[in-house]
Amino acid sequence: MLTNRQLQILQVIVDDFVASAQPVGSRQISKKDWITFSPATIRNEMSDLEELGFIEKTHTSSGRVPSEKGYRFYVDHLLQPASMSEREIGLFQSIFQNHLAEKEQVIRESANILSDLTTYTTILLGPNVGKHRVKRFQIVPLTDQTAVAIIVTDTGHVENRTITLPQGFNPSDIEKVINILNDRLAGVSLLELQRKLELETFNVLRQHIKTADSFIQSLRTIASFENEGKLYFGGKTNMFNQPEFHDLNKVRALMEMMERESQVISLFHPEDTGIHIRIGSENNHLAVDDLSVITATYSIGKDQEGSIAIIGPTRMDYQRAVTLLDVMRSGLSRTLSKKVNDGL
Amino acid sequence: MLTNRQLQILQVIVDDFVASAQPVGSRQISKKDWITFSPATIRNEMSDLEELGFIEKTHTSSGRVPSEKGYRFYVDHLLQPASMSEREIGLFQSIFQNHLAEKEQVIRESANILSDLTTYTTILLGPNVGKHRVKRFQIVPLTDQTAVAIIVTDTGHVENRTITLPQGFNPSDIEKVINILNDRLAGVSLLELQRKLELETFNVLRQHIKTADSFIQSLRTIASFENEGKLYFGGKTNMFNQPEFHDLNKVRALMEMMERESQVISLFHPEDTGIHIRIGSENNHLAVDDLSVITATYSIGKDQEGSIAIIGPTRMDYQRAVTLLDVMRSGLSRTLSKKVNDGL
DNA sequence: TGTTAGCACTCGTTAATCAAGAGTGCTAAT
DNA sequence: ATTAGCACTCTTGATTAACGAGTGCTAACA
Repeated sequence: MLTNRQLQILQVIVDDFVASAQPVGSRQISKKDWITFSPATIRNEMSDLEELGFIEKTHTSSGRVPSEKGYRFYVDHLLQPASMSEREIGLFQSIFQNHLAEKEQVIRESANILSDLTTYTTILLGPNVGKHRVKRFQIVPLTDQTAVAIIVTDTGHVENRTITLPQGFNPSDIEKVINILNDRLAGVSLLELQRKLELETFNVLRQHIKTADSFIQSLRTIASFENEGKLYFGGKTNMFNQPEFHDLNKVRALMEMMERESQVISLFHPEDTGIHIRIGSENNHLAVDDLSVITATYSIGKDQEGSIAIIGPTRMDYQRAVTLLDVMRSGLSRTLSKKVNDGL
Repeated sequence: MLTNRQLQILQVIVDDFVASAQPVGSRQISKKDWITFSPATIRNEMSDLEELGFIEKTHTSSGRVPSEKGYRFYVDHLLQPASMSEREIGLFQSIFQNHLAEKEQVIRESANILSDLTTYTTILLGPNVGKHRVKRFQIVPLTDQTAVAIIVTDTGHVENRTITLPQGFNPSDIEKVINILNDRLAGVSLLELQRKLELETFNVLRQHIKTADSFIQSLRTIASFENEGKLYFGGKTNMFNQPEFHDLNKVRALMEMMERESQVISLFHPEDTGIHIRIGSENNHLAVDDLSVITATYSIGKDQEGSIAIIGPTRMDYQRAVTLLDVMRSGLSRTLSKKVNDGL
């Protein structure tokens, strides 16, 4: 167990290093006026802290820098909630007060504000559409051979796909198909849709429509949409401000990672609904090896869920980031849920 | 007017500098076996070319580098079409041969392949939806107070928006509205839609529906969608490979520019349908001050149009880029138009 | 026994110096 | 008109030296 004095020193090291990005030396620590012991004592303690793995030197005679273990300890034991400034509260309100009509707009704006306030990069994962339920099928013919198939969900989400119609498919056939689909599939979640189509609905279609088979293939395509929610980025270029990203290769690795949707999604951990901090290699992801990712989930209504992530250097202001993320999370949940209840 | 010898020298300077990113010296030029005169002669000619503004020195005793004027002259007078390798042709075919069903997928894939082949960044601007014509209106009620309004165009494009319904709006009202809208607006282009609604349709609605006014406001929102086509990027991080982008600030400026949709769109020049090259400051855009942008338009069917841009350093392989862009442009036009004619 | 002052030592950073190499411009010879 | 020769310029990379920040250790101190 760490002594009280060691805790104090570790805290100063993390705080100072977070603020300055410079290794922290014993003299610098001793200057804090609530630190009552001398640099020499601090050096001894730091030596111990280093042995315990909480801090490291960048070279033999440098000041100390928190290790991953040090950050981990810090966020687990030393982190206290921060307060927000007037200005910050105002900015949050600006998105959570009514006037933004569209849900998507609120989410987009949230990502921007959160990245502005933290100076880190933020990613919002929109609600997964898998749980949405089919409200209505619609097929709108375009030409003799083509039509647009549309699925509207109970949440107001719309999926659409252009499909080809079989030779000789006439309006009454379309009518029939629409009726069958709406009869059979209303209320089915998008996740179940594919299975339900294959196991039940296609058979019914075959019974009623001569040319069902070639049509079924088209329908398959519309049931196979992206399952994951949409990604919204804020402050993609914020990382350029961080001194640790003055290295071209790091910037590059990060940018490339952000271009790959699947990799970005793997940063989220939706199993866990609380606020979750992954430090450096805890992310199991080379490109974010010296980055920390803080995630949280927000909810819309009772069964839609999305996630928020703040990505910053491991030398990140965890206190501030966690506070802002938490406010954003609850604000978003409240605002978007309200929109749903108001029926928007 | 430039002498033949000067033309030869300018060509070598551009070609060599494009290939190596190093200033080109007189000795290096004289080594080309089709160059028959000595380094000293070349030095004299270079001195003249410099005076004329086609090339510049990076410092007093360095080799020469093409100036913007030099590049301009090069692309205007010295550029010849290049041939493509087997591999390149194959890659193009892989996207233009059938199997990619969705137009959007073809476009997305095109951006990627073009950026892979050029090693530059490419941007595809999807067709502007303004010319699409309304095929069908649809309103799907979600709750008592909300519904999804959907517009399907003759091209299969779908716009949708969640709207609020007035108190006491019943299914027969919705039916009536749908009929009125479809009667009045079928065939109207999306560009005209807003005006048409305001000037004619709203009045008709008011005559038939008691609570039309509060409903009209909702309809306004759906008619006000993005007018510009969607942007698809390829190889956003390719610029990291270019030696001129080893400078953090340049990378940063470029990345930030690409995050701003309006700035990206301003790089296109859709007035002109040919292939268009803007070199460095010709772009009138600080962030791309030492970049060149090559644009072209492709067409889908008879009145949809989109644009393609290749963005690279001014020291860019114009010959190759122009060739690839041209092939891509015609291939895309052909492929997407075919999809339209096939009714897809 | 825990704390602290003092000091030698290490290492990174910066600036200064130097040599090598590439390229030019000019002059004089062809 | 062309070219060989040469002095001069400027960049690049390596080497060196001075400086400063910080440590670890020892010995003195409370």
